[in-house]
Amino acid sequence: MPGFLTPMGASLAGHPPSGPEWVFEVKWDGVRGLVYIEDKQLTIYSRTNNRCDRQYPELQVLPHFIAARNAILDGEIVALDAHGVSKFELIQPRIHQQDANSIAKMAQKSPVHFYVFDLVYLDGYDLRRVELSERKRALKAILKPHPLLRFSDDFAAGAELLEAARQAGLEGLIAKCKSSFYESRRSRQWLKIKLTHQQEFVIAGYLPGERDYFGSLALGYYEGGSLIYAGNVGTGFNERTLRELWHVLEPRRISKMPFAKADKIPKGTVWVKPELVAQIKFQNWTEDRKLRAPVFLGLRDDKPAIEVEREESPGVVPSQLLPAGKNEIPATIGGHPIKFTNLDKIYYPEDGFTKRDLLNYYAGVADLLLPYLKDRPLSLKRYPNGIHEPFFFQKNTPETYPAWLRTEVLPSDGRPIRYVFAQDRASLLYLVNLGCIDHNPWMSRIGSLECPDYILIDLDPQQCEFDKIVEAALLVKEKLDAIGLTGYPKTTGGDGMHIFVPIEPRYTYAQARSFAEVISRLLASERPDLFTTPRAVEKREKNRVYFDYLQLAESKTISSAYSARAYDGAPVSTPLTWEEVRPGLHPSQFDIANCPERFARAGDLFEGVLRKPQKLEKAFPKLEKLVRG
DNA sequence: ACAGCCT
DNA sequence: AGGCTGTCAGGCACT
DNA sequence: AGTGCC
Repeated sequence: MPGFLTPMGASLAGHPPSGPEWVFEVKWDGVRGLVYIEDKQLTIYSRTNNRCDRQYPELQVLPHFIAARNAILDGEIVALDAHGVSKFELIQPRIHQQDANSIAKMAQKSPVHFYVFDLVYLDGYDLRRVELSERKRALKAILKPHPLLRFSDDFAAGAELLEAARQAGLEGLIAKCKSSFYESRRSRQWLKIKLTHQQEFVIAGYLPGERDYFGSLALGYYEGGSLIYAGNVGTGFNERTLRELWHVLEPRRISKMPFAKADKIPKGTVWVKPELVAQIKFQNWTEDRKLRAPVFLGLRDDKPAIEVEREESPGVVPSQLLPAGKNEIPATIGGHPIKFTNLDKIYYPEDGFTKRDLLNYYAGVADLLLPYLKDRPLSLKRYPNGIHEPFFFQKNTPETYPAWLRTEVLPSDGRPIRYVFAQDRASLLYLVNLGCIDHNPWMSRIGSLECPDYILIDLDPQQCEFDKIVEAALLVKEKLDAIGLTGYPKTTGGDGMHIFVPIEPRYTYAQARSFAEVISRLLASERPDLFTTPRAVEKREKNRVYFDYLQLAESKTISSAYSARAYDGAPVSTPLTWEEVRPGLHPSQFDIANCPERFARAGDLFEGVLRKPQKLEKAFPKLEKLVRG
């Protein structure tokens, strides 16, 4: 029986997929649970492998209603409201409850249910490489009736189930590919389609009501410096939160309305200084840009009010530059005419993403990506027929390309090369339309082409798990910390990770490279079990991390941050916080479908790469000292 | 996407 | 005229 | 000089 197991995850999708290979389930709003049964003994692990069966003693009966000696079941632990709808708010107080008395009382008064949807292991058989439809069949066969144990039914009609879920006030759907294997990662074989959304809003006032304290809160968000009214939230409070909110609202009373316009705001609203931020769950936005069915979840003190804006979640509120329908769309971007062609061509056959999807991705992230391409010569890597068909490199720009593209002629070993640049949105989208899936800029900019503006630390796995890359990256961070430098980590979108150490463009490529080389040799000598350095692939030891410092040279390139990659799953090279660099991180968690939402939330985590160049004069002696021991 | 060569 | 084909990088460590 | 790798 496999030991620790990471549960399979679903990727976000905007609408249910169609086709006979998909089945649909209700998305239960509770906590994920992997139920292990060994000789009638039950243990439950959470998504992050924390044991949590102590929280739910009422589930101890489950082994008696599952006809198996040894099994691992996957499902969701839920608390149901009066209508039988699972509500996260109802189970939340139980998740971290430590007090045995409270646990027992809640187990008695409002028992949780286990909605089981998958069977990973059964009596000697590892079912992870068995297709989903077979696993479900086996699961159904071993379940015996019990009120707390429920099979999560599957349905064939996605659109209909989604509508029914909407009517019932459910959170959303999960779509699963019938033939999918059970993988311990987020996959596009499983998709989640959400009906409810969450974001922060500024509290700008309250409306007195029948009950004590207040009836509802007036919510807003900033747009271009103005506070825009988003509707009122009147539910989600209890006696305590009403009272506590009242005490923080009262001292903030003001007489002047903080909203820019008075449109459709209820009369009698009492204004408060727009300083408090509330987390709100809601079903969707109405046509006139108000919240439908908002629910108050809590106050947030980690976000300044002025930063609260309306979040457009891609796929859910599709803001599509190139809508579906026509295979070819003439457009004007930034005053330049571009004919977008072959939009329905499949670029990612395993995932169904088309050239249109890729263009829409880049249109959405252009503002984030462009600073990392600006003023840098590009090596075009063109995939005219998608990721599984041949690609070719192109450095020289044909004379026939539009004159508004910036180009520069640079000397080269052979004849001079006229490099192209992506200086703006139009240039970027023009290049994507040529079949450039990833974008590969130089590490130096016009004006100082011989001096890189960051040291690239490139960690590549030699047939090892991503957790080793994570371990290696954290060791790199340790060394950087020790010599007083800041590094910025990102996934490559492939198997490895990049760490960028921004520097002033005063050091030659050779100097920057030797800096990376010294770090690599230092780490390799300290952890020969983790790193391998030989250039020749066949000499690199397996199950190691290859620290590649050779890619740091003039005219060499790597895929930029925010670049999509030409691999199955349509992954994106994604900047990370160091807190995210920990076991369980996997590059497949970030793809062209879910990244725009992440970027809207996380902002530009690579900002410091351009904004905070560092000097090496002090760091180099420190590094030499470390090497000498 | 385009040029140049082929039929 | 129309269709097919070739082209669209390059440096460097290592052998 | 040839080749594999990025």
